[in-house]
Amino acid sequence: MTHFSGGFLERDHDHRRCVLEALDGAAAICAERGARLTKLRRRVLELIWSGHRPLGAYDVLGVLSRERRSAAPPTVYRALNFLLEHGLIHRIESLKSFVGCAHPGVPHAGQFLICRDCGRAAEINDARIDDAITLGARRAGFRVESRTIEVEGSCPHCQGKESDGDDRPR
Amino acid sequence: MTHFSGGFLERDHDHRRCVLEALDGAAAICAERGARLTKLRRRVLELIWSGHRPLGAYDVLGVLSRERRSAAPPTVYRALNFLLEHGLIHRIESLKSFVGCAHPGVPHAGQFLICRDCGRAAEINDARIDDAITLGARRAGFRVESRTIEVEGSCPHCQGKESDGDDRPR
DNA sequence: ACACGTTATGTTATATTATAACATTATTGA
DNA sequence: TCAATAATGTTATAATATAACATAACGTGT
Repeated sequence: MTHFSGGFLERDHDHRRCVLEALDGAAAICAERGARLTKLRRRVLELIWSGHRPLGAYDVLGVLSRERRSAAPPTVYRALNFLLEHGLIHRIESLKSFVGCAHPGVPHAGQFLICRDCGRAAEINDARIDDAITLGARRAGFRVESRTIEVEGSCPHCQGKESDGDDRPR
Repeated sequence: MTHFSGGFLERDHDHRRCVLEALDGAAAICAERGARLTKLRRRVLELIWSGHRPLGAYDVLGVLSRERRSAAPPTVYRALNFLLEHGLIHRIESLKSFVGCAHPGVPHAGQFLICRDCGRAAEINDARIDDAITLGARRAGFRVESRTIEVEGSCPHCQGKESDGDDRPR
């Protein structure tokens, strides 16, 4: 379990800890399942966790290709697919990018708050949202199998700064 | 207003009526706003409405290019962007595709139920879902600007058929 | 340690989705 | 009708993602 429960962390939180916990957690989950968290997959997971900001596959590739000259798109997509299958990362559809899972090992639909100013994403897990969706779907006679919930707006840190000039890395 | 309120329509509903109402509604909205629903845009909207199934840009292009030899990707994307800007269609992120808006003219976030068996999508508009999200976001100090809600599962028509062999067009 | 089957990675090519940039045509409104 | 604006045509390319097959690494039973 990570040391936070949901929502946006402070800008100055100890991020190394996030990364280490994510990597250790992933290792534990993979060990338990007999899945192989290879160096490559571990490194990709680490890159995804380099910030709380969703990263595109080609962003990952950009970094990776400086480290191993064999890196190519399939290298990255295969690692990402492995991580997705094991619930270690989520894909943010609306950004075509990937972010570390805050609650790996526990089956769940990710619910994401994505800041338009700073690009950071927070995973929340609000049972009331799931319930409302399940009920809404049931009203239409629909049986839910998976959910995509991605909310854009502005995070607590970016509100009040009245976004002149943003915070995003380029 | 369309003649249905949300959810999956019967397979044998009068679909021409859906299309005609969508086109007429779009014309009315554009007229009101001084926006130009050109023949091309109207045709693209009609194609999107050809089913209650989200259609990819290149699906639209495939049909369009048999009708006008000048059709190219920008032709389609420009029309789609116009239709999106005016709230006449929605983009389904998880499918990279586009579907007619069931409630054009009324600002709203689309909430979609997407059937994995038959590929049809239904737009619902459940205030409880919006409320749950707004509340969940507020708990994290997040100000919501837009929502992406896409639920996959099986629609009433496909349940009970125990999907051996599916229903999708290829 | 060895051989074997399996899984992961390397490598090349290509598919799919989307936009940039500039030319031409159509429409609007003075 | 002229000029300004908006829409479409056209060519090229960017960005995201997968197919297909070759090689290497790993894990297991002996």
